[in-house]
Amino acid sequence: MKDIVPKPVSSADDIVVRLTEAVLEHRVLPGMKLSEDEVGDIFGVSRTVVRQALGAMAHEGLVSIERNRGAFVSKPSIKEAREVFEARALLEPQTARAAAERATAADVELLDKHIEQEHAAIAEEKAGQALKLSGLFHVEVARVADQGTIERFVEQLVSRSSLVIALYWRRRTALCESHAHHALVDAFRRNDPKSAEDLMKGHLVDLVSQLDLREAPDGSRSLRDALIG
Amino acid sequence: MKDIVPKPVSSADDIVVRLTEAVLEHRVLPGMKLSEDEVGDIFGVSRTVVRQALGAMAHEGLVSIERNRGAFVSKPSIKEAREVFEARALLEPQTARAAAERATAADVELLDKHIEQEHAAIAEEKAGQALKLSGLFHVEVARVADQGTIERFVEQLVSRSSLVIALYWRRRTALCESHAHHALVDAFRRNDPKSAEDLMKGHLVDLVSQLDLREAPDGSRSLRDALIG
DNA sequence: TGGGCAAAGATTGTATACGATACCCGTTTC
DNA sequence: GAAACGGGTATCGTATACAATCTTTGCCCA
Repeated sequence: MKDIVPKPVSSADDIVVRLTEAVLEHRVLPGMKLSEDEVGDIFGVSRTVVRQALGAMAHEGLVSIERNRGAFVSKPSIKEAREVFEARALLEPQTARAAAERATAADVELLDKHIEQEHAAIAEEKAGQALKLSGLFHVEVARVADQGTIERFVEQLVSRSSLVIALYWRRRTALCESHAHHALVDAFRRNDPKSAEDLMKGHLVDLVSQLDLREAPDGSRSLRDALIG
Repeated sequence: MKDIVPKPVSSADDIVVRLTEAVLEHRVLPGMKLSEDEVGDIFGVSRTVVRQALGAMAHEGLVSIERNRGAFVSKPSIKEAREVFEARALLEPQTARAAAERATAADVELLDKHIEQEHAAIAEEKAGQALKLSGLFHVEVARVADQGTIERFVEQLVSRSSLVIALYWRRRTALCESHAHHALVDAFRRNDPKSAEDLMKGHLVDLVSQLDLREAPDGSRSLRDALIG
């Protein structure tokens, strides 16, 4: 098991990871065009591999590919935004329950460190990174629950949630205070499944309540999109 | 086996659909190699588009791509098999409930027709097609619930369930009797959410109970796989 | 006789080339 | 003057070519 490193150039997965990070940190925003040539130049690879990466991200719902027009960072509609959080509401509370049942001391310690990082990011005013870490916390919960399939679903939903937040977040100032995450980890520490489930359910409700998913007065939004887009 | 169909063009999505159908109908079985050249010859396209298709199916979990070795139809482990049905247990009952709340007469009629097709396939001894339709029914339920995001998840889970069934089904003779589906549609017809949720939950439990997900005596299975594979 | 090694063959990974389509913008016409 | 038309440019879709890696098979040696 050698060849640990000297990857001369980035591979498709590498590009997916780096582009996804950029989206999660709101460094690239919904609607932005991802030109194949441009991305290829940036990462030093040919369009072939860029296409693979963009195709993969399209399957994750992070980018939309329009035939003969190119790839764009997805702009979830209000309906899609609701669907994302409804799916999360189905998956995550039960997953948190399972995580609370299985969580070991090592798991809890890792989650504690994760929350620490979140705090650090907030303290450093790195809003983007804080947001990314905040989402990743939910993925970590699924990992603790030892549910790989659900973990990938949550990963996808969290990523798309980041897009939703970019589009529909109410107040830019208030960051997702990680108090809820702390309470969840405490439930894990006590191996308290019921609390974990309830806490996660409430946390998700809180998240949605901070979004503005009211239907725009029909045409207002679509007109604006058309003019801006 | 040369170009059966002189299809002038065939896009990646087309290949995905046709390959996925083949998997769902158990015409291609887990572990089968999907050579890029071979698939390309069959569908009359170059490897470029075949690669896109295989990549997409890899994201769905239907094929596994091993670097420099190629693409194979996935062979879900027992753990993965359990995870798939645990995910379904989280998503589908609530989705059936939502479907029962929203189902219109047109929806019910469509589902009735779908079940009719299932019966026809069974009557014609087309086991593969029956299995495919049986899985598709669950996707239709998500569609009725008007939950696009969950629908895609269910689609993925149903596809992977087909792989699981191919590997771990107990008795080859007994097909998933669509009685359960009929009862579900009846609940939809009555707009009875509670029943729909319970019926779906029970249906999924029944499905799992017909699988043999007992851990093989560690090595027995892997050895057999090695010998057969 | 069995195991290790090496060269040949096959298959995948990536890059590049060419054709097709959409967009931009200047011109024309009503 | 505004809208419609058409050519030029840029970008995407697909095919092909070449390089890298793995697998196989035959040979050699212990």
